[in-house]
Amino acid sequence: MRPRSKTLTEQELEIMKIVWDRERGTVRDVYEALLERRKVAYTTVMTMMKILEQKGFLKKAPQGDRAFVYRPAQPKRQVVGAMVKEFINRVFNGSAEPLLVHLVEEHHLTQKDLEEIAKLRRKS
Amino acid sequence: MRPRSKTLTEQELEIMKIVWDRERGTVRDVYEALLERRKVAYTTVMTMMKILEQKGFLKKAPQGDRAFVYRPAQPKRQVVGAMVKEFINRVFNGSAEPLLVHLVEEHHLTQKDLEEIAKLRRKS
DNA sequence: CCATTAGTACTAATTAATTAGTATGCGGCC
DNA sequence: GGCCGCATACTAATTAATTAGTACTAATGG
Repeated sequence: MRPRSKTLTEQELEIMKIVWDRERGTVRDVYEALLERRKVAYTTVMTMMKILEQKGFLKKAPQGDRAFVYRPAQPKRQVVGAMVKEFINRVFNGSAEPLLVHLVEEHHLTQKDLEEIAKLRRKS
Repeated sequence: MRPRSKTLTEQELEIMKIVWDRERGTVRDVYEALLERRKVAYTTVMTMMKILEQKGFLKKAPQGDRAFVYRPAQPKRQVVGAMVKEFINRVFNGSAEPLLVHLVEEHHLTQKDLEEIAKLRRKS
């Protein structure tokens, strides 16, 4: 069978966000957090977390006697960075500047935002 | 049946890029442009362009006696803008600033890039 | 102990996306 | 006029993503 994509799908990202925020989480933790927003079955969450483990986004470790705890296998910054890069490749053929233009024109970044970013840039 | 998503998928975006660039195109035009990059069947392109029409991204008009010409139904800027917005919603919960930070930190935007953008912003 | 609870593993159904095959029709040329 | 090329319409196969059910197991509270 063709392998699953190695990137995060929409639903998978939702789960990853929850685990990143909490730094760790059992299936139940994630299930309950997800439930606050939409109806979903416990086993669905389990299946997805198993896939996330196979994809290398989560690591699992036994917790106590029965359950597993999952932790992020990669920091959020790194994964999100890769997603940004992939998006720029797909939509803008790899160049980041047109994206910036869109941000400025349509998402109402203020002058101040830009100055702050510029400051941030100077420091690094 | 559940309706198809109204957003552009990866393959659909490839086709839209070709049509936007050329401003118009028959199935054959797009088929030949796509072939330069990968193997694909003529009927595959036709199916996808029909779906793009159903989704409202392409308009078709009879050309001569037999074929159709497709034209973009929405300008590229608008569609890409919506994709950027959707990406920001999905990945950054709707706030554009963290994306900017990623751009600065990982995609090596220079100080000068930022200043130019700031200028652009001042003008508008 | 044993029923309940909570966990996993395994299986599977559904859907959208992706890709392409087949049937068919029409226009034009020899 | 009949055949070839090219176009569409219709059908369909495959795959990944998404969602969840079922069977089974282990802890635990009474």
